[in-house]
This record gives sequence, C-alpha cells and structure tokens, in this order.
Amino acid sequence: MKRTKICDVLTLPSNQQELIVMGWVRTFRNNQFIALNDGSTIQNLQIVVDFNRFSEELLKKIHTGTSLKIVGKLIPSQGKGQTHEIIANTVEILGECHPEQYPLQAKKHSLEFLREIAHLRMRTSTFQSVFRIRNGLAYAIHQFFQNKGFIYIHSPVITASDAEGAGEMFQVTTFNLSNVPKTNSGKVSFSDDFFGKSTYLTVSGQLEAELAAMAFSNVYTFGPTFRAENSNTPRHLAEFWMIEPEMAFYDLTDNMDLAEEMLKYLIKYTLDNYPDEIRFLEQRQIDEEKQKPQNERSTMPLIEKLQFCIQNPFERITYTKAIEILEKSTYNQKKKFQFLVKWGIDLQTEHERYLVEKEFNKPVIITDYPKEIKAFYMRQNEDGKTVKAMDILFPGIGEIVGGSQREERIELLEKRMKEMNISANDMYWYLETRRFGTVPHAGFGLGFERLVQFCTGMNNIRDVIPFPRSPKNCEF
RNA sequence: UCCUCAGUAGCUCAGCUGGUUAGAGCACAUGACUGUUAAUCAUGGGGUCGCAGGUUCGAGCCCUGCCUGAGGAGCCA
Repeated sequence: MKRTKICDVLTLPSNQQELIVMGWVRTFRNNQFIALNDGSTIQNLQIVVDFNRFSEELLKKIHTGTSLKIVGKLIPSQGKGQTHEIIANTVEILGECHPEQYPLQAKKHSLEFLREIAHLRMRTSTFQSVFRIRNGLAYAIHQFFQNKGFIYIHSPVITASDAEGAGEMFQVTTFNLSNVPKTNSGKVSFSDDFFGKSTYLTVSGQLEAELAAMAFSNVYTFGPTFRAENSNTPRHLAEFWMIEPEMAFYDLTDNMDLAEEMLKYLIKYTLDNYPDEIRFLEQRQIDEEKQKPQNERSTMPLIEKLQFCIQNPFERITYTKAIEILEKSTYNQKKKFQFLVKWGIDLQTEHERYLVEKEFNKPVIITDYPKEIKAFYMRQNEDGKTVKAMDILFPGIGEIVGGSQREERIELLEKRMKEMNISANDMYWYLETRRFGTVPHAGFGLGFERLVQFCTGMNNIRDVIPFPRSPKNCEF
C-alpha cells in the first residue's frame, strides 16, 4: 500500500478504509490526538491514538516536529474541529525531534524570530501559505504570458553592462581578493579577470529583453536580479525576482493595459486557487492588527482588498496632474508634507501614499514623468520635458511596476545617452536595435516579491522569499 | 547610509526613582487526567540581563562605543 497525501485524504469518503499517511507532528494533544501535516495542504489531519494500545516509550517520543508514518482507518471525526480523522493501527517514528532543542512550538512565534530560523519556518502555517501562493503566482505568470504567445527569455545573470544605472552592483570576479592583479598605473587589471573585463550580477534583464523583442515581438523574462544597495526597508532585497515583459509595436497605453490585465489576472488566480491560504493569512493579519491602534490597521481585510483591486479600473493620471492634485490638496495646504511639492521633483513616498491611499484609494498609474528623473531609454515626449514612463503604485506597497515606452529613434537616444554620460561604445549592441529595423516598443518590470506581499498581506518582503538576502544577512 | 525605538529564561514580555537572592505566561521535564482543538491541573528545572568599557559604596536600570533586530526616510522593483 502506498502513502496517501493529506490533501487527498481530506477529499476521500470516510468509510473505514485503511490508509498510510506520513508527515510531521504539529501538536500532540491529550496523549491521544496528533495534528499531522505533510505540506500537501495547509490543513492538518487528525490522527487518533489509543494510548492503551501503544507503549509509553513510543508515545513519549511524539512531539511537535517529529516525523511519523501512520497506518490506520479513515473515519468521520467524532470531534468538532475537523471532518475526517484516522484511527491509528500502527505508529512508526521516522525521525525523532528533541523537544527542548526544536525551536518551533505549537503557538504563535514572531515573524522576526522565524526569520532567524528560515530553515525551519516553512513548517509553520503562515509560511506554508505564503510560499504556496508564491509558487502559484510564479506558475500563473508563465500561464498568463504563454497564453498570449509571449516567448520566455532567459536573460543573463552575469553582465558587463551597468548602463541602466538601476543601483549599485555586485562585482563578479575570480580574483584572489588578497592579491588582485594591478596594471602599471596601479589600477585593477580586469583584462586578467575571468571574462577579461569587469563584470557584475545583473540589475535588470530589460536591455536583453529588448533585443529579443526585436525578433519575437512579445517576450518576457522572469529571473533573479541583484542590487547592492544598502537599503534596509520592508520593501527591498539584495536578491529579488523580477518579471520583465517587452513588446514590439506597443505604445505606452498598450503597455499599461497589459500590466493592469496581468496584475488582475494574478490576483484573481490567487483568490481562485488558494482560498484556504488566503483565509488563513487574512485571519493572521486581523489578529496581528488587533494590537495596533485603529489608524494603523488595514482599511480592508485581505480578501476584500484583493477583490476590490480586481473589480475596479486602476486610476491613470499624468505626473503633471499628480503634482497638481498634491499641490491643491488640503494636506499640502496645511503643510503636512515633509517634502515640497513642485513640478520636477521625484515623488516621495509620502506623496505616493497620499495619492494611492487618500486621494484615489486604489491602484494608481502615473505616466509622463520629467525626463530628468527617469532612465535614458525612455521615449521622449513632444513637449521636450517629459518621457513616456509609467509607474503603478499599490496601496501599502508603493511602486510595484515601473515601465515605459522605449526611445526607438536613434538620434534622440544617442543624444540622451551623451547627456547622461552613458558610453555609446559599450552599448553598441543596444544601439544597433535602433539602427537595424527599429520599431516602437514598450515594456515594464514587476517586482515579484512585492506582488507576493500584496497578495498575502505580509508586511515585510523578507517574509515572502524563502531565504532573503539583505545587507548583513546571507544566512542559509 | 540617515533618524527613531528595542535587545532580560527556548519564545513573548514585566522589572518602579540605581539598592538584598532578577519575575510572569507559554514551552520543556515529572505526575495526574483522558474526545482533545495552542487540551487541562499540580510540581519542578532553567538567566554571563546583546558585547566592551566607564560612572558609583552598589548598575538589568545612568554614560560612551560597537553589534544585532524593528519601524520610518533615501534609492528602487
């Protein structure tokens, strides 16, 4: 007889059939009731042990964390908390778990503490829910794009290009750091390094995705990216995953339409496929927020927030309009903003939060930013001041998507690169896309962990990736 | 990187104005009970008060530096 997964056991008729189940003990109550979890579902299966039939020696080895093989009969539960239960005929200990040394208990732990034991935290209902949803979202992203005929492109992880200026980069080298080869003038001799030049971990696959879009029309990347920024916030990681679609023959509106459709698809996918997990996480958030003052609590419970997000069109406004709204706001007139609102500034977190959480109270897409605060590759508008950029701001998360229509006109692109001190020589391959059959195109980047944060209601980004990498933390 | 707060038992925390032998709940151990739902009841063990200096007759508490964590800001996805 083969093992039955707990997710399957719970769908079977409870008609005395004999089954084998395996899993880890969550709790062992009353010397009789084992809550067994095998990770196939966040639900536990109740195992009933008649303590008169088993040796005390065996029962004493059953603790939270112990792994078991149970053979027994499936019956309707006589207790109230569950539908099924298994009456154990045999109980085999697969792996003992020392109760004094095992850090997980059958009670709530703080997320900070669980972060320190990331190798074990997946054994909790919270992290099982989060990572199950993370898995589902990764799958749904491929499904969304594949259904539309997009080609999945593997952009390189190691790159020599630091042109995007998306932040500090991690150097990749095979040099012995205590004895780095130098040139006669005393500089590091990168021509002696593995690749013969200085190389880094990628900060974005966008430029490579653009190359592919010039062949396949519609492509996307989905892979890890790296930023060596010393950012210590609940929204930043040094290693995170990004989805970067790039579409030929798309303008900025097409780009926004696709991004909005994708986000709604992914949120709906979560609601449709992970109801148990979402309900659990919603309750967790409610319990957690009970200790907070009213004004710091979420305005909507998780499920309602996600449904609201699917059902309403995202607000679309230009940067110029956004500045106008901010300037006219009573908030601004009462001088409640710390930073001055003025055309030309980069929107501060407080400004974004005002627009998303106070003014519109739903996702907002801001377009046509001043060119000075955006990247060199964004398409310049006729006004000479703004570019075809778009950022999607989500409540509680901030910027979840950043994108633009790209500058396809080579003269304007070269001029902009010169102004921003970007080497046309190093970037010859990028410029050749504009030289050889250039077309209008657009794309965006979606921060995968920020999406998972939004869909799970987790406040800290370190709790939505199995093994987070952040400044001063590379454990496990 | 900057600002603010925190670090006391395995976990979550209390510890008053500097004053005897540092407490609670949970966890754990032992016993009781046995249809429980974070089971319950009784008893018990468990501490270099983040680290290093300093002030003081005396420091968990005051001062300085460092480390770690959290929240906010910047940068961004």
